[in-house]
Amino acid sequence: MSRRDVRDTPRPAPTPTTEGQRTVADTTAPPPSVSGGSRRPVPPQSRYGNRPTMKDVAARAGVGLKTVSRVVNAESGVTPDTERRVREAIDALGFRRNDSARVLRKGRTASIGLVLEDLADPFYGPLNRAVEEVARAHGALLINGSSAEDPDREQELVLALCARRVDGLIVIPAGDDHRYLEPEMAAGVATVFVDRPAGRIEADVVRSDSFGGARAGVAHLIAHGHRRIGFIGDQPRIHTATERLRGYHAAMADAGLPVAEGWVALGSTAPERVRAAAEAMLEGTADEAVTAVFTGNNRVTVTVVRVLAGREHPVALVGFDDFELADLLHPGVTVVAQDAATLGRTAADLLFSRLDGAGGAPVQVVLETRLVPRGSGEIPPERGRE
Amino acid sequence: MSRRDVRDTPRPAPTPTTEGQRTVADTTAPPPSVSGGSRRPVPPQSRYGNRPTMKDVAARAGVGLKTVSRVVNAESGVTPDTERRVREAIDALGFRRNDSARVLRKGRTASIGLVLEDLADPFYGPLNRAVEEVARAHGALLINGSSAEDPDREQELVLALCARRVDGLIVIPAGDDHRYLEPEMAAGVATVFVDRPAGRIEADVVRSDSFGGARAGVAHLIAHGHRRIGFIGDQPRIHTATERLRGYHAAMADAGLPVAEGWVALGSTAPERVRAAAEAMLEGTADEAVTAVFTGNNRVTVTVVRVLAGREHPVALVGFDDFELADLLHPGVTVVAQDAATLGRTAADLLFSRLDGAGGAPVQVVLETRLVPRGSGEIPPERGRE
DNA sequence: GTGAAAGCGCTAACAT
DNA sequence: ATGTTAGCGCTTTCAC
Repeated sequence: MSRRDVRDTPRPAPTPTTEGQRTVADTTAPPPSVSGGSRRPVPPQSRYGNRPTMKDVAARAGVGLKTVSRVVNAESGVTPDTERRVREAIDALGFRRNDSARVLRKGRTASIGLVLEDLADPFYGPLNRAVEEVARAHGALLINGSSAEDPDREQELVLALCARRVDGLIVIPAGDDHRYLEPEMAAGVATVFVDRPAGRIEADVVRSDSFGGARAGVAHLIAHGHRRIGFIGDQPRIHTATERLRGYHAAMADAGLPVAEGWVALGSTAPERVRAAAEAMLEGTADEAVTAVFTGNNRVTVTVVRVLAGREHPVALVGFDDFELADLLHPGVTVVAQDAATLGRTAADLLFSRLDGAGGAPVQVVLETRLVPRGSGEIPPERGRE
Repeated sequence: MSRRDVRDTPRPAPTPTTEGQRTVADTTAPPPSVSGGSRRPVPPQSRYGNRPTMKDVAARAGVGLKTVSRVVNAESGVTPDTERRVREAIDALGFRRNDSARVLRKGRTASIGLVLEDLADPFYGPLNRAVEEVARAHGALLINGSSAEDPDREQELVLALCARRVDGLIVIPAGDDHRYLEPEMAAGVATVFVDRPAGRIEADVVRSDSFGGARAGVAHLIAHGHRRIGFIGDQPRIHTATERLRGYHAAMADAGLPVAEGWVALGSTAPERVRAAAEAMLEGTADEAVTAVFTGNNRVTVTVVRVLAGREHPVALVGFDDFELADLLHPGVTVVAQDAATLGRTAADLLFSRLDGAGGAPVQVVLETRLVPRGSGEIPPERGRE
């Protein structure tokens, strides 16, 4: 009954409901007979579930190993007739080239690694996708991982990718010290950092203009009459968080506005923390409470939207990062949009240009942001509380 | 000036704005001296940017190759003292084990492939993440790719993953014929299909109860007084689309309600098509126009929300799939929620149980959906148009 | 046009 | 406790 094993642990399915359990005719179709024409008495049960190798194909086709290699790699110098015989053997045996061996020999893996913060974060979806498109265009596979914003985990992942000898690496850094990458980069692993600069090493970076974007967003609120504006952002060890805070301060200073102590909250983007921070700066005496909030990223923005939805008095809001459906909320959420797909595409293009031999000093590409007014950022301060 | 190459193509950065171009002190730090104590006159410029190998480490530490291997793999049987010397050599040389070679030898790559439809689709984010978590727990890396809902591209990707000898495969099928996977599966590539069953082969499947979920969602609309309900879903070759349509028909039949011709629209989820379909079924004479819509997935739902937002008369809506901020819209969007993270986790658990040797016939796990009322699904039909 | 031999960097199996 | 040998499946080199 059972396929490869005799252990009578039935364990048909993990925890959840098991429906049909459709008792199958029989999956035990005999493996695509590696036996065939190969005269060897069956090798000592090789790994890979004993798949046929080029040697097997060669034996079956009655040609040399190298000829098979030529056919598989579409190299020239093979008679149509020989090629046909080889192809027949390949099909009959169900041969598929083992790229692991190829990689070992060639030294390039045709794969790149992408380390981001959270695969589930919608902000990274388009970035991930854009990187994949470029990789695909270059015939490379994409190995993916999340750092969960944990520097140790980032390092662990990056080094695992290096051990796999990925050709290149795109990293959204969680940590602020990337010297551990120096030997790898010196050994030829092209590396491009995205969204935030690398820490303590010189490396290519592609990022958005966090400072300028935040400054423009806060200026937008000021232009709409606000004088007391709060800032809620991510943890200060994250570069973009402090850059955006700098932008906030610059805009306030530009307008000659003071910044009260309770108006700035940097920290975890956990909903509870953000909620508490927002509520704190919205309360207080009339000349202490903010009339507008600038949020440092999409997760924070969404939480603040929820907080504001529960309040009587309208509060203006501009958020860094765009997000789906921002336009359908009431009011629509005004944002400083950055283009995640372009971020990813640019980084990947840069990476492959390095892999193709482009030299030169590390480069920093900064993408402009775009202010998208949708309503929430154009709410004036409440009468009597300006 | 330039690092590895003399080609004077400056090509510092791709298209976008290049800010700082911070002219770097000098990245040309001499590579971490692969030279060192190794007496060999420098090997013939090996690949991998001539990284040190175990052999180099062994030479430097004055021990045998196998001893280095033992240290690197934390095997027993090495004197603390020898170990120290080996570790010193490793650090000095910046050695990192080449997993490509390891893989070739061991036969297992400790990596799995995940093929989904679109890395950028927020629905797959949590699924992707859940799979990654499980992979990580098993010490495996995740190779990712999008099929773009194109069967050929799916096959191309899957076979590329097989050539890399991933240990296992999680596939959200785009095509409806997976016989091309038979030789791979017979050769030992564990494969679990998610979201939709495999076509024309027997294989493990983890999916949500599309039929039951849709039936419950439509019944919910009927319970709120609707008799003319539209269905807008994905292309009929996608299994979930037809299953959900089946659920729609079942609910209507359960209530003894007829289904008019213009009420069902299956096809691309491109916004224009969905918009047109929605508008068509909302127009028409009073006893032809629908008073409620059931949407077959999150992309369709979002588009229909946009359509409805522009209309005077309220129309009830229930959508398959939950999405972020559905609760913050006006009205909140009632959905049939499926748990993407559990889908991914279950599939990955199943995959690794297969890899750990769990035999038995292919299994089908079906996860229950959950109706989440939020307002849009509880709108009664307009007076006089029931 | 074709093939034999060497070897990529590692681990398994067997010495010592 | 440590080292030596063979070979994973492929590509490279060079000979025929």
